[in-house]
Amino acid sequence: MSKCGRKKYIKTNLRQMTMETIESQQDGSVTDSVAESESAHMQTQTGQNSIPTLAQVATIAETDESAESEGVIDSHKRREILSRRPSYRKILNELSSDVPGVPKIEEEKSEEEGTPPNIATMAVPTSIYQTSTGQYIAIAQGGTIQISNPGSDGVQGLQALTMTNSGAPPPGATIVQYAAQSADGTQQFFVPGSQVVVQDEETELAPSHMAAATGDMPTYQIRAPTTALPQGVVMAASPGSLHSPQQLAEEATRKRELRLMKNREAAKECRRRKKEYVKCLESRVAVLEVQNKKLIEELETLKDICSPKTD
DNA sequence: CCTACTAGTCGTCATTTAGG
DNA sequence: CCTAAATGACGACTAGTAGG
Repeated sequence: MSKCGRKKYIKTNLRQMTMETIESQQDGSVTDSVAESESAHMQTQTGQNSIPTLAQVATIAETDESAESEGVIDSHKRREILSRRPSYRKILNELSSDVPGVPKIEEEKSEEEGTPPNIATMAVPTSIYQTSTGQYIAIAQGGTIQISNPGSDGVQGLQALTMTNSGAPPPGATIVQYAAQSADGTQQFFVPGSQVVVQDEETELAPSHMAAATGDMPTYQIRAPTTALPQGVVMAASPGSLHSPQQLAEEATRKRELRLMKNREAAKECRRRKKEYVKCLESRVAVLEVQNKKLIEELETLKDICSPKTD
């Protein structure tokens, strides 16, 4: 197994181990499982002496009982071994419903559900950008893009635009065509009026430390569109209007680009949730450790009180 | 300075899950 | 049942670090 593969394998174990720990905690065996979780976590983080999961233990016992047999298992077999758990969000939310004090991973739709569609009150934008022409672009959660003209005071009077990938647009909504990446590697949004909103390369391509220095805020410009449409964007091309194999190929490419972009974003979001989940588990371990320590001390105190002195 | 190693991040593919 | 979203797994890449 490659180094990389081994690392990922260990990471996968972490989740299974923590879940087993939680399940055993919920059975009532708090003391040992917390300690095991702690040690398992520490060992996992250092990347040494990783503890196999129950399923893996069974498989290892079947194949060859040595620890080195872990390296023999190929990736395909591992996929069969590793049974899928429910999503992090689901696990955490179930946890939080059982245990007070465990924060829930918030659903992305929480704000949208609160406000009916086509309502006068605007969604709270998560990011506001000012273009070189003085226009304001607000990107709200849920993919809504809002553009205000200069002169309109601040975010007031923003025109809500609906991105084409965020479900069926409400009646009368303005459609914004957007592309994941143009040929020069920038993000582009096509807005009415033959203009293109382009994410700056400086922020797009800047290393993470530079992005952090600028507050992690990407900048956008409104430009006139380049001569040709960027790769992966077909403006208002319905499937029925495609004739030539080349058009079909372009359509397939566009769909693929879109799918990859969505999956890319989904992967980012998933990793973010996973981090949150792990943090939550770690804080829970800390709390339970303190609790456990207190209980042990209390037990010792009670023992001292109850047991008569023999001398 | 170079090299090897580790840890972290990202994009992609394959698969599972959830919802219509 | 179908499709989009979620997620596990993997490889590639980079940054930091220790040792020679």
